Amino acid sequence: MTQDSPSLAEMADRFTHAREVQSKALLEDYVEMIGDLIAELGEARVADIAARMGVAQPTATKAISRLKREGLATSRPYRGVFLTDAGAALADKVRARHRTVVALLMAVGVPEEVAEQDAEGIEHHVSDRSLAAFENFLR
Amino acid sequence: MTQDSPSLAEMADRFTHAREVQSKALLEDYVEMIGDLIAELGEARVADIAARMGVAQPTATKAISRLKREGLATSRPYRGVFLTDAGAALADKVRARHRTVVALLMAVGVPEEVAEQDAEGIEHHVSDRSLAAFENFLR
DNA sequence: AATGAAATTGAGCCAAGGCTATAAAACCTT
DNA sequence: AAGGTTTTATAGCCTTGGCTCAATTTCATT
Repeated sequence: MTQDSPSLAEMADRFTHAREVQSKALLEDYVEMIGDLIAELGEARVADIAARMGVAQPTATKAISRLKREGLATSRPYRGVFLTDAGAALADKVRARHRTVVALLMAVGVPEEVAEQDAEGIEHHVSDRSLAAFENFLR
Repeated sequence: MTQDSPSLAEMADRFTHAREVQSKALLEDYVEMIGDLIAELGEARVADIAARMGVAQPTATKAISRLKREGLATSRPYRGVFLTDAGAALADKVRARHRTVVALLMAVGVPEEVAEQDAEGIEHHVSDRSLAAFENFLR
């Protein structure tokens, strides 16, 4: 048989957890993208960040100030955006997880295009334990 | 080799798409839960919905009015909440997808507890095409 | 060096999704 | 049938994450 049906508190916790994950997802995306831009172009400009995220420039500016508040990035007015050590570490982790999720999806038969698309949303909800299982499965 | 690197527009579209999916996720969760409650208890009361979602009761009320606005549910004041045909169909689809996602995670080695937890967030981002691939893989 | 273009920021708006506190309706139970 | 308890609803507030429009700063070009 499978398992006891979850208690009320357990059900609620699952949703609460999913909501918490969601609130971090956007920060993760921005940090990863800023890392990419610095690697590719040597700097991360607000305009480039906004274009790649598919949002208006002021939206990107606002997100960047959240990153700064969280200690993930720094920036000086009218200059580029930079990652703190914490930000760079997060970017690496997010990038690696993204690759693993795409690889797993493809390994179970999802076409690359679709895998990339779905991974963008899925990755944030993949816990460390699931990620470890994915890596093991891929080996 | 893998593929061309995605164009700027394609990258932006992925994020835009993930945002759209996210905006529907909460509605999906509520609809599924209301369906569960009706199946289990014969009715879906606001208090039960709130408790299971892990949310204050006025928050659930507000979400339900969104469901009504979207044509997924109906309710009369101080009475229970009911699903429209569209709502019931969505609930079925969401429930089936949830089960498939959990099954896939377990099939690649994720422990059941973790699979249930992660699936709660992941499921909303699994497209029809990925879902079909999952079902195929599980067979 | 001045000026026009481009990039960035700031102000102010909106909807979603949380919350608490309070009012109102429905329900039991005597 | 009255009164107290429970359930729902309403009001009002907060944060996040979008947007537009306008002001500012920087950059590039003449």
